[in-house]
Amino acid sequence: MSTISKENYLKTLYTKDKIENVVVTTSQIAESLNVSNAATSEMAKKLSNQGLVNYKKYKGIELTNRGEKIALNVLRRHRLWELFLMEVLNLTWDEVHDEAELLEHQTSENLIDKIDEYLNFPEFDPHGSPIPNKKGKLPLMPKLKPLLSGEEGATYKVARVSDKNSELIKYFTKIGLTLNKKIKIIEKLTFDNSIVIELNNSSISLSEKTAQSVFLK
Amino acid sequence: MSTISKENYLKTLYTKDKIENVVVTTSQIAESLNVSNAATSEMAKKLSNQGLVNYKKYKGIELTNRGEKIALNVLRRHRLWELFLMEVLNLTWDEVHDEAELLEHQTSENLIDKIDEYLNFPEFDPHGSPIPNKKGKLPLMPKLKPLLSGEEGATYKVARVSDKNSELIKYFTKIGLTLNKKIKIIEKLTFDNSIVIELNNSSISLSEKTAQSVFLK
DNA sequence: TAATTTTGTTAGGCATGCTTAACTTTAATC
DNA sequence: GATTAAAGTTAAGCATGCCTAACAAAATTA
Ligand SMILES: [Mn+2]
Ligand SMILES: [Mn+2]
Ligand SMILES: [Mn+2]
Ligand SMILES: [Mn+2]
Repeated sequence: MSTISKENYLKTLYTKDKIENVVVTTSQIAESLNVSNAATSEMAKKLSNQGLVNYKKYKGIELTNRGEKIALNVLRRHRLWELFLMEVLNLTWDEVHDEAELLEHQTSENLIDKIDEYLNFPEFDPHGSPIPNKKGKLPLMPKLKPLLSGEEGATYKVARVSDKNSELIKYFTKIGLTLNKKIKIIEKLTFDNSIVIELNNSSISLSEKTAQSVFLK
Repeated sequence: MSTISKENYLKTLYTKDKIENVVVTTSQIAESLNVSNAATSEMAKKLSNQGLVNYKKYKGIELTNRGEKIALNVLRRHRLWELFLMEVLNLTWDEVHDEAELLEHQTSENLIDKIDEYLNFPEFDPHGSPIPNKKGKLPLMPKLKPLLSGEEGATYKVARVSDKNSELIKYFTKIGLTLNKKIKIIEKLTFDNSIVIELNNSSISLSEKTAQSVFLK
């Protein structure tokens, strides 16, 4: 059986495993989900017994095809909800993630398909993340450039921001850093890896931590 | 803490306690929720410790003011979701209850207020049940007549149907028995308490069990 | 009123998902 | 390569919410 907890583990695993392309350790998952390493080790065993992950003690976890399918399905529900809540119900950019984090586990296939249809089968959520379609396929998307690896003097468009921290999203909204906004990289400071960008004709400095959440095209 | 399970108990308690005006026993709740009597007795103790119900062993349970407030809030979320899913997302009359049964527990005050606003602060859900407003107040509503207590020869309007059984709702849809539909009571059969009604110019017989789910004005 | 049936409660157990503390394996450092 | 530090796992225990079986109270019937 897939439970709320299992869905959250699988989804987290997917974003590490398939997006960041790293071998995922139990403690990385633990940190993402704010649970103990012990909880994650236990869950790794359970998911492994159900054939949803491959897990070798001390050697990391990776999704099986079956596990990936579930993860993509949870992501689909999450991202469609986010977009729906913003577009239809006027929730704000920083509010939708936390709501979707719950709704994603209580949404039937029938319901999510209706939402998908209502939104006319969108390909990206409000933070720029791709939405898997009904079959679990992701839209084609150009490889994005992390803000921190952008070049001084160059101009880019904001293509995706991490949605994990609502305070951060609120801050982005406040300074006008939203999706598709043009930004120019003024200066990269090597001593603290912070970065100065031009945005709406004014310059603003972002810490390394903050800048990590922004991706460009 | 209010959990999903507790919300379901309180909501069930409310509909028995305040709607049917009976002293509610643990086994009635157990039956409604499809759990054992034992589970309900335990839960009664927990809810009592939290001041959400008054519970005397062997003497039944009733909601306190605090418990009633929570129950009304769950009902509000449930009924607004039902209406929203029908009106906006084109789910059918028989689908919305089961979806709402889950969504009602994962919906922030902020989100439900947006839904309320989107629907323009409706007073009744798709099955004719009243929707508590943000303050927990129910709309004024005329006292409804159970179909089984209607008079032979008289004509009524369907004002509410129970939404608990989706198969039943599907059947109602099929025979054209929907909200606000006019029906005439042709005959009440005393040997099995079934009832024959006229609906869309044809007559149809409803068993006692089925007729219990229909209320008139 | 006493016996019996029905209703409701308690006891003991189990599954899930978490915790902290103790332990083991792996990686880093000398 | 041995020692130490870091990362990861296991053990023991707790909370929630459910179950069945045994028991107790209340209602029914004789
Ligand atoms: Mn999100
Ligand atoms: Mn979630
Ligand atoms: Mn309902
Ligand atoms: Mn529910």
